[in-house]
Amino acid sequence: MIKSRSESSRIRTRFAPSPTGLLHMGNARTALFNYLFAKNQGGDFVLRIEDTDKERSKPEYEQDVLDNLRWLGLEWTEGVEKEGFYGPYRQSERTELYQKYLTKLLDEKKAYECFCSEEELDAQRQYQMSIGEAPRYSGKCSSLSKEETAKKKKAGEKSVIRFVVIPKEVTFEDLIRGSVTFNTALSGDIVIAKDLETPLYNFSVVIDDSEMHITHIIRGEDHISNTPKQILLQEAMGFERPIYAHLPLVLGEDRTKLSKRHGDISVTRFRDAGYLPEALVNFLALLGWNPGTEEEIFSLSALCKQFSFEKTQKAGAVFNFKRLDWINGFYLRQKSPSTLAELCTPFLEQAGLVEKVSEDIVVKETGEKLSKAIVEKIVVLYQDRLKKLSEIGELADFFFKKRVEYTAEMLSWKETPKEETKNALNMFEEIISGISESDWTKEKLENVLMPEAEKQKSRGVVLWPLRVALTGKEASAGPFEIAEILGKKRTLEYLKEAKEKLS
RNA sequence: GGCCCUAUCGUCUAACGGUCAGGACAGCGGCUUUUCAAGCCGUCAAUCGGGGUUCGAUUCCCCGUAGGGCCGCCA
Repeated sequence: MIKSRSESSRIRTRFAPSPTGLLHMGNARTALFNYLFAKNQGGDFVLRIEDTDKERSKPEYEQDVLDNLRWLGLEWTEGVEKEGFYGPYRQSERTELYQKYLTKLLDEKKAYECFCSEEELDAQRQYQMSIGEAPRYSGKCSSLSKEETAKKKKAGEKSVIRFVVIPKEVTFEDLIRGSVTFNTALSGDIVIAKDLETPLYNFSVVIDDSEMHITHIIRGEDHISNTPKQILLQEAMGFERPIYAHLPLVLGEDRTKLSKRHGDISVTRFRDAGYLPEALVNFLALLGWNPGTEEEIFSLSALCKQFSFEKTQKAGAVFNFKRLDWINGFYLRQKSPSTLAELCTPFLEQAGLVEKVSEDIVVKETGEKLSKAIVEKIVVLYQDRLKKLSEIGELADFFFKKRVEYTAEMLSWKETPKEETKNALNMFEEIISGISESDWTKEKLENVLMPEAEKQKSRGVVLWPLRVALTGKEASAGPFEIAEILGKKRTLEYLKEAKEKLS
């Protein structure tokens, strides 16, 4: 399961989320950078679920992390082996290990049991802050004798386990920030476990990073002040110190740490809105890293080849939705018709326009079965206009509806009088009627209709009402290609309907 | 309040002592065009302030200032 130290001189990174919410963009970026660095170095990328908080950890959140990591293409390369593949490591399954070290620290008097109440500690913190001191634990229970401790426990007094923080200067080298120094005297003895079965973050993380032979700890900048505490813990247990890299934070528009209050920023939400994994990866990579060239488009494998911490930013980066849209649109435009059709289908279903009946795509309103070719033609029409897949429904709904809704006013191009619009429609109807079903192509339609349109003051006089008649919209793809897909019968029906609206 | 981190166009960023401070997104304008896009072209827009060091600072140092992060029996 876990490789021994001798065979693991290679680079190992880890992503260690707590399953207390949906995987969000900030965490996804941390996972990505861990993955990129590991791959770049030919190393391993370990996934560890930090579910020591029994109340807040939920299996569905863990599932969300796993699903989205896979969806993004960030497959972890190691974990608990299960039926041929790797599940993630879970801290909840490693309690014995933590207990072993906890007992050891207690025995060596590097940790002690503390009976102070939360209220008591709260009041102390408040007071210290009010007089401008760093809030820290007084060390009150550190001097308790063995007998006193035993007595209190016997009396049923609640206790936690504190680690004796040695006051000193701790300096570590950060791959992104260089040398960082903290004075641990400013922090009191920290709580490392609620009890022998319930370790807390700062403690379990140190054990696991050592046990799993993690060589590089790549995490958000919000962990920078946890680092000296973890280093002290490493020293107390005789562990090797890993190399640190603290990533700049992903920020919201207001330049504060990206969180729920900036809206739903879960990966799942972006996935549901029709963003492509390659777009998200590309976008996230450029949030804090740059290639040093003017290239903007990177596949995951290209990122793996080029990634380095030298090109990593120190300052936080605002999550820019418009830029994400642009990148997503770019990737959408690269898709083949059949891939695009496959990608769009779930979104057409979601919009209530079609249904999948076994392998067939069926129009919900009419029950008509759609050929693969037709679906492809439809989505290709909107390929250039799509920023995200979820937009396809609204853009192309008229293909799947019996009747499109619009007002008579919409039919007229600019200031064109009603009569003129009606005449134009009449003229088109007449010409179109003469085209045979077998000739019904956008080229044919354009060839016969365009010359007539040219005779008008402006082509818009006829082309505009044609579009509105067919789509019910003021903005759409070209009317000839739409008419081709709609077919002769429906096209004529829609024209007739438009004329009725005008009279 | 204490500690730590950070600072180039609105946003993401390039320039590792010498550039007209470059690119991209967004914005704006144009071309194309029946519309909306896409595409192409153009345009607006930045080195937080003050001291040093240096022939020369966006770049190195110091001091301010501003922003952020952390100060949990969460992670």
